[in-house]
Amino acid sequence: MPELPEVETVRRGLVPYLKHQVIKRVIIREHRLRWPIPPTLATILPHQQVQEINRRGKYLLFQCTEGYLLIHLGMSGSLRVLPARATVQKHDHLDIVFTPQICLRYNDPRRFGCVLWTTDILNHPLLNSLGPEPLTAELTGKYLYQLAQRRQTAVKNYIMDSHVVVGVGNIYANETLFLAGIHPATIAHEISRKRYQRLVEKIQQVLTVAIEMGGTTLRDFTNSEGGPGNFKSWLKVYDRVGEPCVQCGSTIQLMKIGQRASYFCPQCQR
DNA sequence: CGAACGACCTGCAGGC
DNA sequence: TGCCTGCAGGTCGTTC
Repeated sequence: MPELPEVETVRRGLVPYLKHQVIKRVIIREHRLRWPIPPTLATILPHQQVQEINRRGKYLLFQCTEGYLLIHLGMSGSLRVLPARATVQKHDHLDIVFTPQICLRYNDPRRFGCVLWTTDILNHPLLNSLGPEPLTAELTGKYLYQLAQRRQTAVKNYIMDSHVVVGVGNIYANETLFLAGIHPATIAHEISRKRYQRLVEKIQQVLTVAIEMGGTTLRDFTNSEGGPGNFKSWLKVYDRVGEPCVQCGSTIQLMKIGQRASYFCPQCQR
């Protein structure tokens, strides 16, 4: 479900409700996520205050009094703030209750997400080898170009690798390559530094606009208040196979790259 | 080291 | 209506 704009939309939605709130209790209904929810969460978390809610790539980091709650939404996860007594739905795996009116509820049909606890955020194995944040000065054309010199894989796989740059998932990889005029199957090391510079500009532009519009709702993404994102109508190629290219009128093509659906304009992307 | 691929799950759309 | 297949926003672990 969520790429960086969707996770950031969720984060921004949660902050006004949860920042500075104290956790009262934790209800684990289903611990079998990608990794098991640690059963100790139920005893560790109560009485701790949520001090900050940050994001690293697609991970949400809840900075608490004594450590960090680390949440990834996987493909189908969602977080909502509800009254604690709200009816429990299918796949509501976890509640973090703050007050009778404020309960953070984690729902994840496919259970590809995770909810973990750590006191050492800097050395956590899921975080310490991630690439730079795309919306910071750390991501540059020079960086992508230099790192690509040893990469034989398709550029689309390359930019979707979270150890290269975080937050660029399948939707936004397709979109940014279209805007940069780069064919998604191009071998990463065959792309010039100048074109990587243009790609970085498009990555930053697309992610920024998508965040402003509250993310992309294709089927089931909802923000923390249960509403959809508004970025779908902005998509130029994703999920538009057979439709005319908005730039040149050619027919949008679909091919599999690295097992993932890849949409592109054969005329505009070379 | 890098690349390819299977694995983890449920839900849904489409074909018959 | 029901069954079957394939596909879906992620990414880790294994193997070569």
